[in-house]
Amino acid sequence: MILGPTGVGKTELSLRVAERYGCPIVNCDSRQVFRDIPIGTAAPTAEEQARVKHYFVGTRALEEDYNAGAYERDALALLETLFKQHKVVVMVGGSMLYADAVCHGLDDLPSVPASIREEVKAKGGMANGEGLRWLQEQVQKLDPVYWEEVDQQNPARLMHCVELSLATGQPYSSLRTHTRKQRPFRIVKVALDRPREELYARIDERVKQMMNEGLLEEAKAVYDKRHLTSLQTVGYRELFGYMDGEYDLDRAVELIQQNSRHYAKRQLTWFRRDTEIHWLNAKERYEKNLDIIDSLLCADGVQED
RNA sequence: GGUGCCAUAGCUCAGUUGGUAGAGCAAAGGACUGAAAAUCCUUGUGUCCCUAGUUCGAUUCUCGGUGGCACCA
Repeated sequence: MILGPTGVGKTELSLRVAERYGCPIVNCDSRQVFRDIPIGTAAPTAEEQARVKHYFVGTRALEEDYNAGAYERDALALLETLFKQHKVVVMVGGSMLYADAVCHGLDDLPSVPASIREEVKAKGGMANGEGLRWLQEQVQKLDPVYWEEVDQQNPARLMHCVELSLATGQPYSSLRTHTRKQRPFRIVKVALDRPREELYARIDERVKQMMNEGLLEEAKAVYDKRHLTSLQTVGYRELFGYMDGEYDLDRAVELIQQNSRHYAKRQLTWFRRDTEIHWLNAKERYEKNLDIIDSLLCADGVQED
């Protein structure tokens, strides 16, 4: 599994690793799975996909309600098939929760009926802090245990708890098992990093490139769908704001760069906490990092069969 | 050349009726089991442009300088 913040250089490393082992690449990016937004999500290009067989790139319609749970199921099913033919499979991406879903699994939660989802969204989304207050009251009432441990200011967290508690009739916290699922394969995690300044400079540069490649046109083409979850994505939201006349194009580009940097920072915070990760220097020669990965794969625990 | 206004945190600015200062943004750190490229939390000392003066004490008042802006010639 190759992890790392956006813009570090995961794609090229993943291609080289896959070429070395003659294996396919499974994408672990919550936005590259969607069709119609390849530029803004920096999805592997046609040339890159010609070098190595990729899975989960551009396979879902923007309208699909895709999430980490669905990804866990899809990825496990795919990996089961792939491991019949390959000893090693490369997974790359920066979506932290998706990666964790594959490595440790999420709890099996029921799906929430649309009626409940809409009601919670409507009441929880009320303006002037009213929505937040309602959510806080609901969680205190429906799941006092969770209330003590949640981030009480975070509407997204509270909303999820309320939805599930209402849907199941049980407190959300009682549905959580706090156990890690076992996987029928060994996982080796590496993450790429490079000096912060350099990372940010690369991000800024990549955003400019995306604009040159036609990001604005891509965003215009999906403008009508801007309220979909799949388009709550850096690069598109900012351009939608520009199209709505909130600011000019230069400002939109600045915002995309800034929000990409924020995103990279959040990714690093998450990855730093993961003690299973072996950190690689993105400035190193590919050969060196490939050798490190090779030794990690061959380390004790690999069965020659 | 003259007159007026401005000069405070990386940026935009607020403020101190004279007791060395604070917001937003940026930045940094963190949380996070189905929206996760999402969502949320924490963190604000800087020659208050420079020199001299008044004063117990000046970033705050006064003189001069420098830079910027505006208007007049």
